[in-house]
Amino acid sequence: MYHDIRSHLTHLVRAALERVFPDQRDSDVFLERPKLARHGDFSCNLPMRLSRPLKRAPREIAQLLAAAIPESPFVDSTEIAGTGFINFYLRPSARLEAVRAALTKKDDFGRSESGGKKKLQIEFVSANPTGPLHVGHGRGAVYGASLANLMAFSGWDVTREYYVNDAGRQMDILAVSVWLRYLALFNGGGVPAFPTNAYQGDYVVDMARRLKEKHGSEFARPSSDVSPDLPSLLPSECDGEKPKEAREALLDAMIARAKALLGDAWPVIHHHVLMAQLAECRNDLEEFGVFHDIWFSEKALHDTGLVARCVEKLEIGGYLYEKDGAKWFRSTSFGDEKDRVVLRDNGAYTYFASDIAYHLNKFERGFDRIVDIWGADHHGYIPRVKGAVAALGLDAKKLEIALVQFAVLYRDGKKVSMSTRSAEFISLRTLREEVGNDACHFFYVLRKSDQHLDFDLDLAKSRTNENPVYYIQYAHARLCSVLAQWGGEIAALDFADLSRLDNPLDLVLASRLGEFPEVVEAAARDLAPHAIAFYLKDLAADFHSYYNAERILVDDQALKIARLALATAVRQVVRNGLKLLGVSCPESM
RNA sequence: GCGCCCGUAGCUCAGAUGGAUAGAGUACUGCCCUCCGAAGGCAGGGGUCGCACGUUCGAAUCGUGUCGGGCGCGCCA
Repeated sequence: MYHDIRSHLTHLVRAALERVFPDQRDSDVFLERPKLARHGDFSCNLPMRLSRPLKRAPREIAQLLAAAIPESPFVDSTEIAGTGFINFYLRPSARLEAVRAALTKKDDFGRSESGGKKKLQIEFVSANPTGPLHVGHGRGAVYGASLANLMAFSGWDVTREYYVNDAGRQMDILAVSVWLRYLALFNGGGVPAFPTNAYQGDYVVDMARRLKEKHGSEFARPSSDVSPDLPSLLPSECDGEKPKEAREALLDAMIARAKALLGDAWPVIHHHVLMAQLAECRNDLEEFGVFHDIWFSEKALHDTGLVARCVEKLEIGGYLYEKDGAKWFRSTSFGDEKDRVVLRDNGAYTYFASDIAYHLNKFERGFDRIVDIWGADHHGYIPRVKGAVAALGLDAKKLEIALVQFAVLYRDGKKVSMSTRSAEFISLRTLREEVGNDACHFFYVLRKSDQHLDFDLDLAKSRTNENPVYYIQYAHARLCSVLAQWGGEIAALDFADLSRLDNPLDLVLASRLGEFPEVVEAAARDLAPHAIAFYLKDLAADFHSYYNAERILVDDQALKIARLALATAVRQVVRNGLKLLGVSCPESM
């Protein structure tokens, strides 16, 4: 396989280096794959790097090194080129190794043990369960899911986790929103005003209906009791002073009023709403092909007292101080721009406090590596979380934060605004139904995660368009079609004489297959599943090109079997790659 | 104002540890189905890698500055 050949060549160069320039034996020897075919299969720039310390011309060094490189059964020839590269040309048999490997390893071709079965946790999506997942969450979901597949394929023992923010004010706002919609379902006594900053979507009304179906009028209260002494919630009344703060205060007053009026019934509504949203969310993700092993409750962190213990631990460590009646974490000691409150003056822990506890819990569960996938708008949060982790005496290097930039929707060439609280947003479900899961996955993963994503709805929605996912799936369908027409047993291809694959296009395709393990390895190293998508595009292009230039089902039996073996190997790699991305491989389309 | 991310072809984007003539897709132009699937292939035009300095044998890549865009700077979650 190519990976092995690379280390083999590295070894050869190193041997030559020791022989010719023993003083430089500690230099890094790096072999890269040239972008241009005429520069060989592998290229080494060591001569140029040695030019300075040796005070000799690169080409001269290259001559000496190249002459000292031992013979190899894999190398056809070497050459000195450009300003001092040593280029290696492999024998066809070496390039065809990948075809054999793909045929024998099948689903495991590309799999590696570089993760060493160490425990890796990937936390992703973790959206507040306060409404349908939208297009922005979709990107995090696909990134997390494909990254998890990629890391598992690279030998990590992966746990996929969703952190449920079930303890905060947002859930209260949703609960009160549902309750108000619920009240509106009862005709008597008029309807209380519905705050503009409560959750507006139709799903809130749906939950209210289900609440009524299940509990009847149990939670009904006279409208006159709900908001008589609260100032009007119409925004026009608030203009003039500070509308936003005033409206938020009114919402809080509304929540307090609801809790007072409902008493023990409030937690029932709260729980009903949470469960409904969580089920909705899980269902939504599973239909999308995105799964989590663990749904971790923020509330549980409070209930088990871990948040309190965590704050205590920081206090004992001397990382906290009191100011204005609140307890502050000295995050500036860890590079943050300001200190952060963990315990408010009203006695409530901040979200930050439970997040610290959550990370402590992650470490206590014994993960060797933890990857948090966050929306890029949370980047300012990194120093304080890493700081808290360090303050707790944990190894902050085990924690990595992968930021996912926003997806911006475009329709008719114009931006579509997105806000969870506004009724006007595109849900992930809507997008999936219109675009299809496959195109959706592929579109999301076709960009580097830390790059802004322009999601063109019109483009993604049109099914017969130039969407690249079809390009790759089409290659797969073509391969299936050819193999079906042949009709033989795939196992028979194990005896194919691959040396018959001797024209340049055969070898280009074989070389491409050989890259796959390296691409997987690099993608895992960089936490970059998009690299798989780009590779698959290249592979599909090579195949389509091959298909147009060469016939697979030829009369020459031995050649036909060899080409079918190549085709099967290509199909295998397409499958392995698309599987990592969560995209299906239709046999016809 | 401070911090993080980004600026590569008309458009959308790839380009680890600095390497050879900077690549795809799309759009545009012209070709290729009596032939395994034309959702395909082949060929062509299209670039000062935002700009300026610097580091060096060599810079899209590293450093400084600058211009432009996105995001973040709560005792919210």
